[in-house]
Amino acid sequence: MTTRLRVAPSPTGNLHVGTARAALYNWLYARHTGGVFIVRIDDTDRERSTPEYEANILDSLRWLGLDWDEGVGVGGPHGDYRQSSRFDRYREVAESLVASGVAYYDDRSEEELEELRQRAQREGKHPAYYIRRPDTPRSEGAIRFAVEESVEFVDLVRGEIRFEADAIDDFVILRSDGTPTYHLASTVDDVDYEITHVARGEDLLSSTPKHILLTRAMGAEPPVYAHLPLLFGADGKKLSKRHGATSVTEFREAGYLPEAMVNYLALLGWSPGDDLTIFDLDLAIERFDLADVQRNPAVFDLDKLTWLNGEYIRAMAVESFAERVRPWVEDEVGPLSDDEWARFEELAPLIQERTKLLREAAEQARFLYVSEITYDEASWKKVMEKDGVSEVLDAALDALGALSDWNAEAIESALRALPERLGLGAGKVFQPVRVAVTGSAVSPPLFESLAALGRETSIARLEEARRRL
RNA sequence: GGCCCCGUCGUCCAGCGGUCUAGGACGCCGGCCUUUCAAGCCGGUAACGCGGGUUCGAAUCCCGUCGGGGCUGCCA
Repeated sequence: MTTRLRVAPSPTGNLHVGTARAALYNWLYARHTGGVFIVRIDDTDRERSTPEYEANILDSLRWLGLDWDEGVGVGGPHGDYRQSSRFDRYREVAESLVASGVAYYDDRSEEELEELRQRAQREGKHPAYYIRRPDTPRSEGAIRFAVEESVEFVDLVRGEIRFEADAIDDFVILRSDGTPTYHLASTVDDVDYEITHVARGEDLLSSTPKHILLTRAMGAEPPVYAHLPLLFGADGKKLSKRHGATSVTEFREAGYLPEAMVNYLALLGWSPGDDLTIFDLDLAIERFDLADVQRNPAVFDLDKLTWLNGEYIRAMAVESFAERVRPWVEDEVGPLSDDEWARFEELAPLIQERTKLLREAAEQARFLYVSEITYDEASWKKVMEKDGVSEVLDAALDALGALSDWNAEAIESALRALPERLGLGAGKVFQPVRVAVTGSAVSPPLFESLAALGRETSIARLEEARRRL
């Protein structure tokens, strides 16, 4: 039997990294087992779902390198794979469950239900204890599923799990306005699409008995469930907006690479063994198994992701690095001509070495293109507001002005002669030149930077800095 | 409150009864390199929550306890 797995995001926000990891694990397992990976959109919440979010989700999945065999955008035997176009089907299932007696109409008010919940709680019982089939049958309202049996199942990552019937509420499957709830829509789809494995966040573990009961009521065999550990923020709580970036898009815009992202996500709850930290998707596909997923929650560690990103950046061929960084640079300083871009390419290997995020590379290259240099305040204060700086700049101006060739080697030998001549340490000479030319005490290597910048601009900046002292 | 899940360095992962004086990675600290910042190299710091069992032997199995988390909606 071929495996069929899916990811079913709700288009009520951009793709969350937690959902991205769940998608990755489903995808890895599908690819590992030679099965089918499906992307479905769970948009039963008509209020909060938007086409923009849906587009962002699909786009982010593609960016991460997760392709799908069936689903939204690529088609397949089940329509457009959006729940919003299957409401008739869900209603039909709900009504047939009422007809067969396993579900019932319930027109009780919110207040009545709340009272029943509180009563149960006062008595130390499960909140759903008293929310059961009313004595006199109703013929309108929401449709609830009548829970009458305990549920036991084997979770692929957690092992045997059991829920007593008393601890499962008679849950609503069809709202009084005729729209399906998540439980219904998701379960009907999993049955109709013949999903064999459901790997999802642990937050859905307590809903699983409902899904199993529903599946059986439809006369189908439940899929294998695998509940993945949640992703936490540094405070040990479920990862959310207040922890900073949580959407794939935010990481993308900050300059993270999809390869690094996916590598890091894979590591959050799983490991390929052999103490391997850096690996590609092919290796992950080869070794991945849902049964090997970690049970305890993982804290999302931005430092480690950033380090990994740096590893990927440094591992790239310098040409690919330059190519991928160009949009960031142009975003920072505007469109560049080929000649202007050549200046970046000259420095590219040196910038690549000290870049962890593509965005940082753009910042390092900024001095090459701005017409008016801005000085980093702290750098200026630390380096330029010292005695003897004007003499240093004068000497540098002299030495550089006399150069016939303008290249890194010539610049280096001209400037290297200065510390001794001025009786100063190397740092005392090179740092003022650096700040004058790049605007910051932190920059790519000095001689190469001057070479790439060009004679005219370099000299002009030294003069400008000299005037400002 | 009820139900469910989880518990190895600060963090992620390895460990599936003996080879564990617990291994790798990030971070952190120190050193080397060095015109800055990185990178690189070398070294260091640091964990089996606790208590009982089972066993010749437990990080690994069982029970309890404590701690953390999730769910508890006509959201998903």
